[in-house]
Amino acid sequence: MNPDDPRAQRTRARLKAAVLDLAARQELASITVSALAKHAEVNRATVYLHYPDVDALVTDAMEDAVAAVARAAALCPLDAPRDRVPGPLRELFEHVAGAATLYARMLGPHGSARFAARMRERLTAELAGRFSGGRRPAGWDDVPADVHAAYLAGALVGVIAHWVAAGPAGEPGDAALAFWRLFRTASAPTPAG
Amino acid sequence: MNPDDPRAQRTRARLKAAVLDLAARQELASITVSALAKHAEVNRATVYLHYPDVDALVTDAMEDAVAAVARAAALCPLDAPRDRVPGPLRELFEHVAGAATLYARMLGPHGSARFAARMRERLTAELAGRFSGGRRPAGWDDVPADVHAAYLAGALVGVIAHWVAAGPAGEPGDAALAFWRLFRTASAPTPAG
DNA sequence: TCGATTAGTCAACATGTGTCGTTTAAGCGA
DNA sequence: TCGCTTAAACGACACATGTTGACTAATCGA
Repeated sequence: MNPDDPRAQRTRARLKAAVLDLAARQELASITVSALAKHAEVNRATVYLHYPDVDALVTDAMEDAVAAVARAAALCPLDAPRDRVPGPLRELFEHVAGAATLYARMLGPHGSARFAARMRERLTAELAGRFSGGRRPAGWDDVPADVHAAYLAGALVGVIAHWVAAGPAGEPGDAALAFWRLFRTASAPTPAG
Repeated sequence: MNPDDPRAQRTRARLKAAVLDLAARQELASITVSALAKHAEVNRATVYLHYPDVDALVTDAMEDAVAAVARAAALCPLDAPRDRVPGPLRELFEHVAGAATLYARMLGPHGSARFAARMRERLTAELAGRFSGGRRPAGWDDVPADVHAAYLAGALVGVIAHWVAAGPAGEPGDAALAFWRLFRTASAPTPAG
């Protein structure tokens, strides 16, 4: 299969549009390949020429969203003051709010492990790159950069999942601020013991 | 269905043992209800009397593990010094190392969204309880307790997923120490700008 | 422009899924 | 102990899955 063939590109575009359309209305697990093919006006066998299953398709369809989240993480000035949310982080939460239902479905209990793993993976890679290439805010040099990246990627996914699972309740700016404060808060020094 | 009926208890125990046995050897997605029923020496229709799908079954089978992780989080002294890993946290990573393959499968791209969500949910609830009931280390009072809990739950799941995906490479104690340092590190105060 | 290539269609297949009605037998209460 | 309740077995059903081989038609290269 040549992915550059215009016929293949058209088909993939139709499949992605169809699966996002269906995912906006129903649970992921209830999206059958048959219904998907019908909705995309594509033969059922053709779906398997491009994706092994619905999970892979929906994850690919969300790739733009994942890239947007990763880019926001890449653009955040890590040393911005604690009470001033960086623009990219705010935009990230606004983006999530704009597709809250979709994110809730993807990250919820009936969601896609593939999507969640992809999201964490992209974020981890992005942050690990920043941490090893550039430099981290002081105080973390004794922790491997990739573990630090995985920690933050998980934290961000965790907060997003928690936030969209509840509605999302509250303004995107508030959620972004809470996340930023957690990232930027100085723990109270503790006497060694 | 009476869950206390000894016949039902026996059947569920056999199903859980069977699914864990299969999950140790093959990818989750390739575990069919038919093969599972055969391996558990139970009729296929009987599976559906207890669980809607394999995902729900495997998540239930992992409930003890989830409880162990949540308990460890509940027992960690949050003010322990930065370079001294609390015992429960160290035991948590040792527990994960002991079932690394299983955790890797459950939290990986072909894993169970249900399990990951359950793990985060239990951890979030546990931590939120501590944060609202007791008190957090100073400096986080302006962040909602549940968001803080979701942040840490996600971070822990992220680090575990990253760690087991790679082998796990290194000693459990090292991973626990890295996580603890990330949780306990004081960010360098930044001049407001 | 024309021929070769190949994405997509279509029908068919073995297998798995989820559900149902019936039968068997284990467990429970009186 | 005996009879009622019900978990589990069993066979059957319509439907979804993943794959195959033959055919059609869009695309590409010369």
